[in-house]
Amino acid sequence: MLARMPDSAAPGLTIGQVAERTGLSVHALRFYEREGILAHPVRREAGGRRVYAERDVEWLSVCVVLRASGMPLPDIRAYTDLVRQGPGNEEQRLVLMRRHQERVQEQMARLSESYDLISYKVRVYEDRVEQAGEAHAC
Amino acid sequence: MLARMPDSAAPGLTIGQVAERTGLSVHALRFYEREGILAHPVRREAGGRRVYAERDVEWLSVCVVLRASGMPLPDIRAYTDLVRQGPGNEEQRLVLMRRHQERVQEQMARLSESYDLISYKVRVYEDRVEQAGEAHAC
DNA sequence: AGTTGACCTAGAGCCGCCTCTAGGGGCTAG
DNA sequence: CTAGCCCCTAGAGGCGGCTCTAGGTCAACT
Repeated sequence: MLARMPDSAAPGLTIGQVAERTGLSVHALRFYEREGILAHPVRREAGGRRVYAERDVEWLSVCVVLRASGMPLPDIRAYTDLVRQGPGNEEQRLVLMRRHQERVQEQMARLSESYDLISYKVRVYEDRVEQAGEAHAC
Repeated sequence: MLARMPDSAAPGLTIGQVAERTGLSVHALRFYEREGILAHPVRREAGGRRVYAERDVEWLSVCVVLRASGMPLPDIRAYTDLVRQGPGNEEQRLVLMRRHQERVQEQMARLSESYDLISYKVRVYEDRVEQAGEAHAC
């Protein structure tokens, strides 16, 4: 049991383990790889199975956060490309990240405006429901 | 010019005008109507053209906010149905709105966590870019 | 020897939400 | 009269982002 667990030094994770740790599905992981969303090529076991390293999990976790905040896959891919190219393009990475940061800010602003309206509606309905209850009581 | 403008009392808006005011496309407006996202049926001019009232614009503006905060169309439709049925189902509307309110809260929380990471990344790259600049200067 | 289970590839399919097309009507200005 | 514009319906198409299928490999338990 606990098969294919190279047991020390460089752990070497299966796609299933990575899925569990990142919250992405196995399918999504393969899909992301095809889309070029991996800073380093995945090693392969004899037999063709993917062998992930800890840093892949870290990278993918960053990607999950970027996705969760609405960064489109093409942008994540562009960022990944920059990272894969190594040091020297920090300005470009900065541009990408700043742009995303602004979008997230806007998103948060819009969301909180929406939240205000929704809260208002909730209050209105709470009042109405309460008054209906009192009417019954009389 | 300024054709088909019944000029007083009940304005009567064309689909194009509603599109402009709500920010929705003409296509989207027809689509929403088919989907039952209109509290009151739209009147039709002789010739079959839709004639919207001010309250439709108001309702659609609410829907735009709900959409912007991620409420799925089926939920908006359910809410619309409740509103169309008239008073008496405020508890149900409240349930719907509260559920959405919670989702929006979660969304905001996740977004602000993401924002922290993104801001961190931005800071890191700012530093690196700055240091690279200094290195050049030396 | 057979069964299980995690993995593989290539590609099709799906969901949500529009967006666009085809084909047509009708008003108004020039 | 015709050009331009906005409108109509029904239904196809597109996009983003996965998700699933078919058909197969391989290693491990029973």
